[in-house]
Amino acid sequence: MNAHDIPTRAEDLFCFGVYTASHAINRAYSGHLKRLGLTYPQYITLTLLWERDGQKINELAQCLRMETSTLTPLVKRLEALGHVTRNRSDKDGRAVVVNLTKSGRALRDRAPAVTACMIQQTGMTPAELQTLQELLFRLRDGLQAS
Amino acid sequence: MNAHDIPTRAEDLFCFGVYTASHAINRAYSGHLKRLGLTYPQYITLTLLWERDGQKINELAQCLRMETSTLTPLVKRLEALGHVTRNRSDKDGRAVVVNLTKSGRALRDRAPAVTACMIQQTGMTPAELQTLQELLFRLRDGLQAS
DNA sequence: CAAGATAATATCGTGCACGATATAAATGAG
DNA sequence: CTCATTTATATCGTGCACGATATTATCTTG
Repeated sequence: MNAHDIPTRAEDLFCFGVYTASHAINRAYSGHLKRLGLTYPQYITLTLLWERDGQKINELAQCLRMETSTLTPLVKRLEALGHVTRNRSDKDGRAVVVNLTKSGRALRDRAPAVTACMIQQTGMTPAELQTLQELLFRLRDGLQAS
Repeated sequence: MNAHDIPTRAEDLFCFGVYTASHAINRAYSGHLKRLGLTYPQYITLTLLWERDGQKINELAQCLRMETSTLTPLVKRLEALGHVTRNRSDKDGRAVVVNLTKSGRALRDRAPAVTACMIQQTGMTPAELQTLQELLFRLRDGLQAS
């Protein structure tokens, strides 16, 4: 990489786009999720469980690229809200398995409306969002690999 | 938007890509910034000041899509580190102007190496990163507008 | 089988991020 | 000019996020 290819302006750093976009997303989602009594990270965690119930803390954390020390208290709050249960695995006494409760499953029905509203607010086409997602995954996985 | 266009899998939600990528970016940057004694949000804030010194708390917060209640303590920590000064504006006694110190300006010289390393770690081309940035800005600005 | 190594979660301290509220300065309506 | 309103920071409480460390369970090597 040549020196003149290295961006110096904040606007040109890819981290700046992700950083500011994540704030905007968090704000937009929070508006919808307040009605459900959920925070944005809690909501994302629930989407993983809707897709596959009974995941371990470790599995959820890896999927979210998050430390378990962050997820443990978050899941405890979801438990306090009555949306999940936490139980030690029978097979491995170290692992904690997270399961949805009836209340946690019920929230799933309210998700599509939120998603549709968010997509509409972006003003972007599904194809563009798809491209964005692919680029983000490549960025993420590239950084993680090195 | 038709019902079948609404993604339900976590992997398909654009928020998921931004959320997980932001964790990966934060982790990758922190590795480089530890040497400089900076956190990732502190570093991003400094890049704005390197570009234009003497901005108000409000200006920085808007640029970062962040609340001033987040930025106030962050800038105070940068002040405690000796990288910036905080002074009430002469023209407007409510506003606080943030200026770089010699030490804060000196850090700028070490930024290009960090940026180059991060870009290289992504494994992506400058053109791809440019596309990603444009999509992120459109997403962000679309959400903010609505 | 026993002791050390590894692995999964939990705890703790610091910093980021937000909304609600407070404080103080500037603005505006009369 | 005065008082209400608006604006710019600051403060506070809650939750997210990380790294360092602790705890407990499993695995491994001898």
